[in-house]
Amino acid sequence: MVELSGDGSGEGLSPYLWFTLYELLLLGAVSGAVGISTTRLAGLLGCSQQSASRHLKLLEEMGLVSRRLGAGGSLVGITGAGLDVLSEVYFAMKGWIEGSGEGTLVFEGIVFSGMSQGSYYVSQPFYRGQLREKLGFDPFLGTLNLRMGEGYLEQRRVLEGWPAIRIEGFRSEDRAFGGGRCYPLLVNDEVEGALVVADRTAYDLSVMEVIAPVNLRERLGLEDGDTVRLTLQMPDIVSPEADG
Amino acid sequence: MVELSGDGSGEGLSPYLWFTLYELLLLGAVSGAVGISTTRLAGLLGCSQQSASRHLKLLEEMGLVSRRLGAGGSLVGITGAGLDVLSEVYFAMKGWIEGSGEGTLVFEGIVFSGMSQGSYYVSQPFYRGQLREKLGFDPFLGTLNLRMGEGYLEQRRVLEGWPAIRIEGFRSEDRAFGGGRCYPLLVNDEVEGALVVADRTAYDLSVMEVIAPVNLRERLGLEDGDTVRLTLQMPDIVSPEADG
DNA sequence: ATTACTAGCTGTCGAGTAA
DNA sequence: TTTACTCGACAGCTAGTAA
Repeated sequence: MVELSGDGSGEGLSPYLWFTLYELLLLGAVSGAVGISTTRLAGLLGCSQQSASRHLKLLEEMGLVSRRLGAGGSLVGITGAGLDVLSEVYFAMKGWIEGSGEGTLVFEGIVFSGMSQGSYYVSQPFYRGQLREKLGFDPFLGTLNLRMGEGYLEQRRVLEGWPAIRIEGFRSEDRAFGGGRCYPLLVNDEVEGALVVADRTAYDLSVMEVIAPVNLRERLGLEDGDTVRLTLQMPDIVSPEADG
Repeated sequence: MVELSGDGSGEGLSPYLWFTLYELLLLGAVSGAVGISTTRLAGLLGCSQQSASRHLKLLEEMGLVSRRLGAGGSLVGITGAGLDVLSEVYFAMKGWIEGSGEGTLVFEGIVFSGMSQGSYYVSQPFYRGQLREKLGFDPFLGTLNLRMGEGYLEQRRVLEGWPAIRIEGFRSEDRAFGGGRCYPLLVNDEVEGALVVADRTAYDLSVMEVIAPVNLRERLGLEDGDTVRLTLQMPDIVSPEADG
């Protein structure tokens, strides 16, 4: 069984059926129904006509495809539920495949309006000085808040294993400011910035905060709800033994 | 069998095994080997420990994963060949899933330097005037050439079914200039432009030419080899019968 | 030409168990 | 604790064939 995490919409869908659904996707059965005979589908799947027929029947019963049988073939379209089943696999793979270059991680998140405390912290001179010195840019006074998808936690765990740029905390007259760490990155493959992770953060793990030398919302024309891609490259660790 | 088109690198890989490989991907077995016991893997796959063990063994024999057996679990890593098998499915789905909003198509292509004849054609006053009038912008005198991936032909076929903006040909003193059609689009979700398809093109189908009101290479900081995303939205067809 | 049923075969699964 | 073997059970496959 293909265990689809969470809602169980695809509960009990066998791998065989998933691949038949996948083949229908490649035939373009999402942009409206596509005319396909069981014989041709069987050819594409590398199985018998009978199996293709059975698969379609089962997928229809599960509500993952809709069919209109007619002479000379049937019209097959993937339903919303069917697309969900395929999307789930696609998006789960996304971060890993896109970032599969050596030592690269790719995250995608949705822009949202945070509590706007980012600017308060970034503008603290002690933080700001450290950021400028250690990141090589003077941060724009505000952070871009991203809400991350579900399947990113394993990736996040990999990131935790990477060397980070340490930002020290400090104590003002009134209160204590905690430390944190930064990971330099590229926003939408275009603008340099850094992921900021406070040691003690107000947000949960499903949120990422990004700083950059520019106002990212303006520079990239971002609105709440837009998707943003973060590309992180693991820094080369120059071991002391290694010969240059 | 999961029929993987082309090179046959994953020839004969059964759907069951593909999903086991997929589960390993989600565990992060691409960023170095991951420690996992067959019991835990079985839990994630929803199958027995024996099956998980058998799957790993088979995947290893096929060269799709590498293992280092040890006490208290084994270290499993996906090989390059294994990642290819997963990537193939991922990239095949990409265009369809990303563009699965009603009437949306998404293409991704690689920037390359064309024969630079685009500017010659676009600068022809008769073409240029039509483009300005029908597209609503004055095109930059040059085209962005994209080399498309393998699995995009079905999508391209869907696009052929969409209404296009017709560009008429003409005849100068010296020679004849053929007609073509345009499809408005968004480049990298950011800059408006249009796909230009000549009725008789010098390139094969695996190439797309994009025009825009600005120099796309400059505006988006593109170099040869960069990936560019084209988002096309099917125009609403206002049928004469329909009531507004 | 289609789709899909029945019958029999094959391959996959998982409990038991060994190492 | 691991991994992985044997083997009975059965899900999924294909050939033949009907509609």
